[in-house]
Amino acid sequence: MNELNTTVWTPDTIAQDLERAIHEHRLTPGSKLGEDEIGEIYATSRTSVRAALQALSHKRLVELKRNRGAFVAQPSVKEAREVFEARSLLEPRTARSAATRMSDEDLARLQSHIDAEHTALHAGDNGRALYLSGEFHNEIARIADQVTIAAFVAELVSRSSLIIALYWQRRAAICESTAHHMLMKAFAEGDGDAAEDLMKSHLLDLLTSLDLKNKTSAPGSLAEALKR
Amino acid sequence: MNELNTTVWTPDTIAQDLERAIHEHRLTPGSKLGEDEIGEIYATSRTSVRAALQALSHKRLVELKRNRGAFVAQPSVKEAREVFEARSLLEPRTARSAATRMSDEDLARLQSHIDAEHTALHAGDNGRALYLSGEFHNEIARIADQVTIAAFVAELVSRSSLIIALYWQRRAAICESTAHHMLMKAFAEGDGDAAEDLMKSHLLDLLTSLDLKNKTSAPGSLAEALKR
DNA sequence: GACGCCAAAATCGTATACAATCTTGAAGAC
DNA sequence: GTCTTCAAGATTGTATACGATTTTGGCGTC
Repeated sequence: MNELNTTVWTPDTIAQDLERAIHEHRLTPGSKLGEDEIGEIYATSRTSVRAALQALSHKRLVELKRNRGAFVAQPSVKEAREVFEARSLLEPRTARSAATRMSDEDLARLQSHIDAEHTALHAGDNGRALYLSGEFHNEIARIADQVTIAAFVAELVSRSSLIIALYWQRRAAICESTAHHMLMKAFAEGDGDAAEDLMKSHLLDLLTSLDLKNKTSAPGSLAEALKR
Repeated sequence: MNELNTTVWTPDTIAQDLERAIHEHRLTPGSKLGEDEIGEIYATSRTSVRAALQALSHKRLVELKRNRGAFVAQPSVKEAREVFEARSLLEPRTARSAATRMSDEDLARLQSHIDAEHTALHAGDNGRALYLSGEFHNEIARIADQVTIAAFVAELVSRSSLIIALYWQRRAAICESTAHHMLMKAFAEGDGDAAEDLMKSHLLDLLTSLDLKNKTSAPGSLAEALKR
């Protein structure tokens, strides 16, 4: 139940709302997503809820177990490595391309993402900061004008959020690292080489900052997570 | 209605069957996929059919137009370029990785794909040959043991099949080019450098062999396409 | 004859109903 | 006391029903 103005809940908007909740860690890996329960929350039928859950399962954010229901996905260690492997193939080259096509408006929009992330972080809203940090990456793929790659990156970013929920060790600083600022500098200068290198090492940093041994998690209440 | 042994049609198997039909060009871009019509063909309810169509739309093989129905996707020229751009980021590096991990069984399985493709081609079954040619690419990603990347590649390969249906100019030789054979040699020798280079140029060849100006297509009958 | 309008038919979107499967918990045997 | 069994409850899978939107075809007007 985001959005103050009463949203009309269709399968698509329900999926978006759930995805946001997962991305912001209001829904944690392993949480059961009962169809009746969600249907009641959004005041809609199981039909629409099922469509939304199916969409999320295709993005690997939700795992559907036959006859047992839907659960927020719990990426394995192997999957975690694979996600960052895929990102390291896609994002650096895309960042290079973005750097050479970047307009002033694009730069401004990226900067506003960083600012909003900074604000959220200081307001103690780690979930939202993490979401905005992901949007920074998505925006770059969009600026590169690669719709197809952008869709893949968006999926990988969302899955990364699950991975962070499970394996992150330093609780405090999310992507507040200077990486995004340094990328901004490269973008402002239209320096494709630098952008590619910075993105590459940024992703490597992210991966190495994970503790791929210990899992942490604790599923809470659904209604609680989706309430605003 | 593939599979001689009577398959039990669930949303998943229906989606697989439709995907195969699209991949083999029995269903051409733009074909209308009416829910009632498909439901009748598979002797199931619209509920299951809708789930299958949704799955395919998430893979961009089917386009869902609200209140108007499902159609086999018709990738634009821009989308065609994007698909091969994405493939060129993912597959060469994956081929390199596969080359270094390749076992004898893997090699044999790849060879059997090539053989089957050759057979299909000489039997005049271009659709099946194209499908098997795609499976060659998918198999490489699987051998690299990259499930996540393999899923992306599989999607891109399927979409490539649509692109080929729309923009291919030389009707005869599909992927019968020597590219796959040369890749096999690199794999057999465990030569990662060669595998990466060969894959890169193979994908470039594919892209440049497209005629990204003229579209060709002609939707036929549904029941015809799915009959076997 | 061409265009526009309106009603009927067809098709999709959503809700509900029923069937199949799984989970839960209590009763009984050892 | 622990384990097994089985039945009741809960949850998902599929089918059907109904409402909303679009398409189609005919009629009338210009």
